[in-house]
Amino acid sequence: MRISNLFTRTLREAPSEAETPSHQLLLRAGLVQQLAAGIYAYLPLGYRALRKIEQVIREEMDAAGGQEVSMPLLQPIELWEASGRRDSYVPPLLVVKDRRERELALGPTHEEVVVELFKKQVQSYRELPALIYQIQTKFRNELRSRGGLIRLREFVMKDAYSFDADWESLDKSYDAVFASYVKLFERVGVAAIAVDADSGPIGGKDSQEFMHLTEVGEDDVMICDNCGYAANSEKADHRRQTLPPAEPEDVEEVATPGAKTIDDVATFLGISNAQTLKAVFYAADKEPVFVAIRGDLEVNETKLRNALGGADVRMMDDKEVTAAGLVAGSASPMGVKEASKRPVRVVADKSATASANLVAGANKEGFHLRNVNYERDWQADIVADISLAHEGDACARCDGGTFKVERGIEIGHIFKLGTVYTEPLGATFLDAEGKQREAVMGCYGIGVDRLLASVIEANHDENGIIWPQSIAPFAVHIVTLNADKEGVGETAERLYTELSERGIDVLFDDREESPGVKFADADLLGMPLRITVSPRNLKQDSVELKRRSEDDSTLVPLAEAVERVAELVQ
RNA sequence: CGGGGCGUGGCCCAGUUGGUAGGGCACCUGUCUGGGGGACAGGAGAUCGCCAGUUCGAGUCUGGCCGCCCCGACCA
Repeated sequence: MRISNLFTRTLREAPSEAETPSHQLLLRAGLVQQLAAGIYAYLPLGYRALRKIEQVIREEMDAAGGQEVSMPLLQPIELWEASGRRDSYVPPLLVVKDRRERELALGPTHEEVVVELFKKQVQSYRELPALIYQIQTKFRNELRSRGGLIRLREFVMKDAYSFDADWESLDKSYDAVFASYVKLFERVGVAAIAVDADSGPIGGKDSQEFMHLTEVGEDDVMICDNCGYAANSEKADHRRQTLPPAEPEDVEEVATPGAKTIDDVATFLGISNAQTLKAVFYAADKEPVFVAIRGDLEVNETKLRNALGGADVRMMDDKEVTAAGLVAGSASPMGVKEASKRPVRVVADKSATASANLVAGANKEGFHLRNVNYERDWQADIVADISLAHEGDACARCDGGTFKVERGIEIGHIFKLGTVYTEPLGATFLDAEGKQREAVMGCYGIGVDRLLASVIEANHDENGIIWPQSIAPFAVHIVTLNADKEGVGETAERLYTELSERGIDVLFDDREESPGVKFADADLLGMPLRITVSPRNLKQDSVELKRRSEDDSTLVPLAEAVERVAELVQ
């Protein structure tokens, strides 16, 4: 490709909307162009890189036994009704109507559709396991797009689905995809770690995310400094500070005038936050839920949602609390069911049930209760781990480790779904005993645009992108200086032709620009190997080779140039 | 959706107490230059996000709307 023909222009300054390095470089190098929030067009160079990443993904998925298919973007809404996700999917589905007013969802994911394929194509355990995948556009009605390609409303996803006869077999399929992910992220030049994750609206049992750690990421990852356990902060299993065991003492009411917050109460009574019981009111699918957690901890809404069986969870505002007959700031799990005007469920964090003699609200303004104890004084409908992990918390998976927090971009996410889709959608096979059984499913996603952004986050310097060889839009960038002098232009043309004929992707800067402009663009565009053809070099019958990733360049004799370049880029 | 910020040639920005829009980069033509965004000369390109309103007069003031970015709740 000749730069003089390239349908792209580079920018000296990044557009003001771009803040993260990858976003700025994507725009400055002319890889993409924004059309609307979270919606981008790929320009020639960006699209080449994207396709190369896809190719690496294909190779690794194929190596793991995957078979590529292509499923429709338009999905009959009935499928979503059948799986029960039509209204519960977050973010809400983008739905279009055809001319007969029939509703079709723009696919945000393909569990429903792939199960339909399975139902027709597979009938026997002999045909299992099966791993199929596709790479194609997804649509999500995201609440907010972000960071250039990091979160999009229309994006390219590699989504894979496995079907197995039983859970043991699923574990193997899952591990195979896991291993292929490790390899492919390495091949495209992105360091990734696997972390325990919540399965979210996809559902299922085990789930892990692949995170590329970078400060521009949007997830908090907890990493234990001792045992290496890593988890998304919404999932992280932390050890709570334990209070010294104590014999329950008698409940005693104390006046706490003006004390509204946990800090107020603890300070007023001269105790630590950990000796108090915090009450938080949530609406779960519009039903009131009283959440009890120890005062030094915070509620993790993801864990809470899971404890409540996937309900839509949000905090109640003061008006709603009052309307329900509850007292914000002095709420107590003792007698809350009686005090409330509506039936209220009580959810307790393990911290609240394991600690003795806590200070809780008295369900009336200005008063609290001392020595409140679980079981004796109050009971919960659900007891679970619903507390949020923080930096510095003790790791629950080992002794003595503490969490540090890193930001990460979620570039992949894998799930052991089990039968959460095959059951409602009736995807069964016949086992060796001739019995109908539901297939055990796994699903595996990679955000391809997001991976491209991560590649750039991980491989750039102040001058521009430094493409890994594996996915560079072009392997070689030829720069001519003084193309009209001493055979420079002719030599460069010849190199361009010969390298291209060898199947090497060559970007040829044949413009009449000054050396500074050409070198700056070569650095910005970031192809792995630069060849400089100039009168100075030709005087020595040589051309200059420079790797983008290194500072030094070398002169190689013209006669050997093609051969040397071919060696370097293979 | 809540909070914050910003919309002026393709990109980055300036525009005073309201008086009819300017610079840099990029672009076109020419000359020179030629190893890190070079110089000179001459050009083209804007209904100042949109719609109302105030005013003799609005980029500037008022109201409404739209768009984009950032933080948060969600996700590949």
